[in-house]
Amino acid sequence: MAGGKAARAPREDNPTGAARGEPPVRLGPLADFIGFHLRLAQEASFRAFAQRVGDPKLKPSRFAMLTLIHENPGITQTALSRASGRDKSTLTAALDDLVQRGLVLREKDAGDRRSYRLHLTAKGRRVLARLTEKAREHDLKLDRIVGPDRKREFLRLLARIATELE
Amino acid sequence: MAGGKAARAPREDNPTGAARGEPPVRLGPLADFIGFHLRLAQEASFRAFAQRVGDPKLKPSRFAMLTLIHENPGITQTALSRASGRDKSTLTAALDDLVQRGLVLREKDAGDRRSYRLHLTAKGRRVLARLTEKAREHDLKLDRIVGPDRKREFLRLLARIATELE
DNA sequence: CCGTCAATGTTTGAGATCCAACAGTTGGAG
DNA sequence: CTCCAACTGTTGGATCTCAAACATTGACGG
Repeated sequence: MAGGKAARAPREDNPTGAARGEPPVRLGPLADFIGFHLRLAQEASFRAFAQRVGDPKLKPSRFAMLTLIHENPGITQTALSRASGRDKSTLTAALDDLVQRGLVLREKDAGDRRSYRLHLTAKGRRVLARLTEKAREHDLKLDRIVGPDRKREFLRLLARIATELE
Repeated sequence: MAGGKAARAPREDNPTGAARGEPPVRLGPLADFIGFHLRLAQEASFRAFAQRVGDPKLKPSRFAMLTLIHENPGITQTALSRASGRDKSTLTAALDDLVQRGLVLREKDAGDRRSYRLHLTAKGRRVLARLTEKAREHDLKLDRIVGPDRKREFLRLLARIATELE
């Protein structure tokens, strides 16, 4: 078949395959389902962020964790779990890694010996600053797509979906 | 599950912890990042869908696969991979499962013996019909949150994010 | 024809994620 | 005070996902 576009990006989000010399794929009801597009958009965003940052160990999830710890010094793992939307058991391994790399401090709470209190180290703050810079660039790109005037509305809708969907 | 703790919902997406009797969590820059909210919204949608369907083997990903096969009979795994946004190696296992359960037929392409042609079985069509019904109910809930007048615009933005973010 | 390069689907390895079960800790009801 | 239910973080099992390496097959130039 038309062998034209050989050297292409390793990853394409082109569901219909249109403008690729291939017969377009029909989405059917999927085309109107918010959930389907939500997933594609989220994954595209995830990939773009990861690619911009470079370090394969610092994915959006880690960035969110570092930010939340920075903004809420002494937060417990359970609270961090709720805020970041990850199960607490997922955080155990992720925090092990962040502590191991010297970005996060896990200290026993003297008052409640069940919980840990989380803090950033100096190095953690430096890494976070760099990540935040990258994240800002990344989000700027998203802003351009959404349009600065529509951004607030867009964010509000996403937040409502996350909150009211149970 | 019904007999145990009757108080709290099993899953809460309440990042700030506000109105829960807990000190609210500060999101910092995260509050304005589209990617963060995209992820929370997507995961809430995913969970709500899975819960509505019941069958733990029929997640949104499977639903998308069945729909795409139904809408494009004879589609190859690679094309399905692109359309559904999953790696082809991910589809191998998923299709093994769907074939095993008698929902999908994988037949060798006589013309190109590298590829398979995918079709739904009668049972596959029945299951898909049921799933589509559930998905419609689910999406109706999303529609109510987004607002019917804003839906088109919202879908367009999500699609553009998925397409233009590389 | 034949050799090379591209495409298809599979296998393998790594990582993220969830849930259920668990042990240690806390706090409140008797 | 004692006991039990709730909470904290961890462990183990399962699933989903991607990327890279692979064998098979196809397409095409020489």
